Amino acid sequence: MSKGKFYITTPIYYPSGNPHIGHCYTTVACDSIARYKRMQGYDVMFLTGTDEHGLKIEQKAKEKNITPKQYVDEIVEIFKKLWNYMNVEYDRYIRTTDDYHIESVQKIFKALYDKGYIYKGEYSGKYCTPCESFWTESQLVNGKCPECGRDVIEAKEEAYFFKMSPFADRIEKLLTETDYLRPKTRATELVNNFIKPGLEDLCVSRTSFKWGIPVPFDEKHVVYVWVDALSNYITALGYDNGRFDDYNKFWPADVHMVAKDIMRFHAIIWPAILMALDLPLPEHLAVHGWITFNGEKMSKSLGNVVDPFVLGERYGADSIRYHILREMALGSDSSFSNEVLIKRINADLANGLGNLVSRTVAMVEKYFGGTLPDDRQEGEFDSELIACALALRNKTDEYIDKTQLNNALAEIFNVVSRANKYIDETAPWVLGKDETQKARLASVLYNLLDTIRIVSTLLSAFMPSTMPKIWEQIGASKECAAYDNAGRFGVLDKNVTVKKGAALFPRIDVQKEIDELNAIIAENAKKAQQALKAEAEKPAEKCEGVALIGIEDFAKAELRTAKVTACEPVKKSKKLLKLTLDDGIGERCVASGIAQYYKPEDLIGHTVIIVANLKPAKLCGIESQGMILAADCPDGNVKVIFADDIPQGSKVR
RNA sequence: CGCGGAGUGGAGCAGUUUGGUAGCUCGUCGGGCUCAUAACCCGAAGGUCGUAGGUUCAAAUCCUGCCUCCGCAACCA
Repeated sequence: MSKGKFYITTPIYYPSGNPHIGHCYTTVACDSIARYKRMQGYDVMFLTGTDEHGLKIEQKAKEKNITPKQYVDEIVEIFKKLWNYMNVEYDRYIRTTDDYHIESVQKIFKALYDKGYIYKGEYSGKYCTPCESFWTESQLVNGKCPECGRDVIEAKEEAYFFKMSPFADRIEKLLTETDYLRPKTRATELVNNFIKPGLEDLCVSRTSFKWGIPVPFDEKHVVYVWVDALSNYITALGYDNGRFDDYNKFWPADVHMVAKDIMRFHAIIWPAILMALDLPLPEHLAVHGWITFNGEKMSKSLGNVVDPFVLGERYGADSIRYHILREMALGSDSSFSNEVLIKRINADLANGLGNLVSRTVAMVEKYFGGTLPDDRQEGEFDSELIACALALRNKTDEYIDKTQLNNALAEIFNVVSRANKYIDETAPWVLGKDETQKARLASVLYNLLDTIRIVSTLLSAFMPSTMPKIWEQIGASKECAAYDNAGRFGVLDKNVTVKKGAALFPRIDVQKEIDELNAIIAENAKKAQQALKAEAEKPAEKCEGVALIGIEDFAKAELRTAKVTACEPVKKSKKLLKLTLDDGIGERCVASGIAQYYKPEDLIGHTVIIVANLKPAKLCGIESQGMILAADCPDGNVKVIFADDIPQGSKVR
């Protein structure tokens, strides 16, 4: 009976906050594919989980005064609750804090070390002492720590590195010559950005935080995210641990599905680790875009994060699943808005499918008292409808195998439309008035019921809770609604009995719902603003306690006023403005990351305060000699401090 | 010149590989129908396919230049 195995994974999510609709996107898609494959008779393993280590979790827990484990335990519960709510049927849930995973990761790390792919080196970067964190140049905000806003220093720490370069050629081939990456259009981008310039060795351990898996032969270090998180795909199958025993059965994975932001890790780093371990590579990496909200990126600070629980409560989990899956095209972003969501539910689910079931069942009851008679008479239009329904399963199969769920759904709903049209063509209400046409009428209604059977069977992978309701209404037994029967016509009993039920997808009042949802969003945005404000006030207190400086430290900074004589945007950058300043002594150039807040003409002629003795730095090819003072406002705005009535060159202290 | 992608009726998208009738969903307007959740079906209007040139009997499609937007490099599903 089994057609073989099928292994599909979501990423393991980082539980630094509650799950939102974006998490649903990946998970629901994987769930639908997993369900479809199970229905087809594959032995399916569907894995999801959470990536629970790292600095950020450690810090969040500290803020709440609980242990990191307590912190993630709470959030993991919410994730699981959401998957349950969305009818996500995963086979296994991995937490990187699980014992068996930790055991495996330590063995993997050791194995890579023994093979010579991991070596001890030095990691250097910008370090914020109070936060005990390293930051990359790009993470810095105005050259300062993005967490607390304090200065960072050039620092080094001992770290283990993973050699990437031996795998560059194989990875390039994997990306450009195989069907691994979907969509493939991104392969060029990856190759040009990362492989051609030379793959840099990857830092795979940290000493700057403790919340992680200890490096087995060097307890000072914890394993950094790459080896820890990515290897979940094999440790969850029991690779190098005794907890599970199906690695040989399921590996390599058939599909890893990820959002575009973590594509690089799965397209380059993960294959490299597998190559180093001499393991087979996964078949496909399906990359999807983000859900944007009204065209904007969803963001907690904007308060436009869509809470899946709220939507599910209003419209039902299946409707949300449908909308997400129908909109999702591999690779590109899909815009989410309340309006599009509601219109889609109305058009496809209420008007299309729901109404088709409703009118068909109603007619069987009205004209035959709920049970179809024996006599049949074929007629015009039948063959076209039947051909259409019969062709559907193969089309859907193909799209599922290409991980193009949106197209699969489009095909299915074409058949729904075709069936609605068939009702118009055959006009059963006319047949119903003519006693001599009873046999014809029975054929028409039967064809409709059996078409609905095929459609709902295939849809049951996507909308698992509603389809059984349809089967109940059209009198389809569980056996009738099996996948094998979706490729046949005439499966329902000849004398099938239907049973009208409640509307499957009640039609939604568009205006009313949008108004209500907008009210919720506005409320959230307000809360987000307040939270942001509170957040902005916090570090100020912290600084008092932690990092008092003496007057002599302050005196090291030479602040002076300077007049902006010229200003222009920096071509290659979105953020930078190049200012030419007269500081009373001479002219200097300063680059400042305020392009999003100020236009050049807003600054020319004004006097600003500069840190005059700041070490010059090169930004986007410009030598910046100093920096200008600006305030980060709680509302996220940035305001330059003007000192227009002070003569240029004045010292500030 | 850091790398890549995209510009197609009002909105969102397909079509470009392999040149040959511009297509889909939603919206708008008109008609039909009355089985159905004011749902369904049919029809119409609406496009110089970003722009300027080139190749060709023929260009949304191939080539070149330019304009605009977006992404990556460089946080977050």
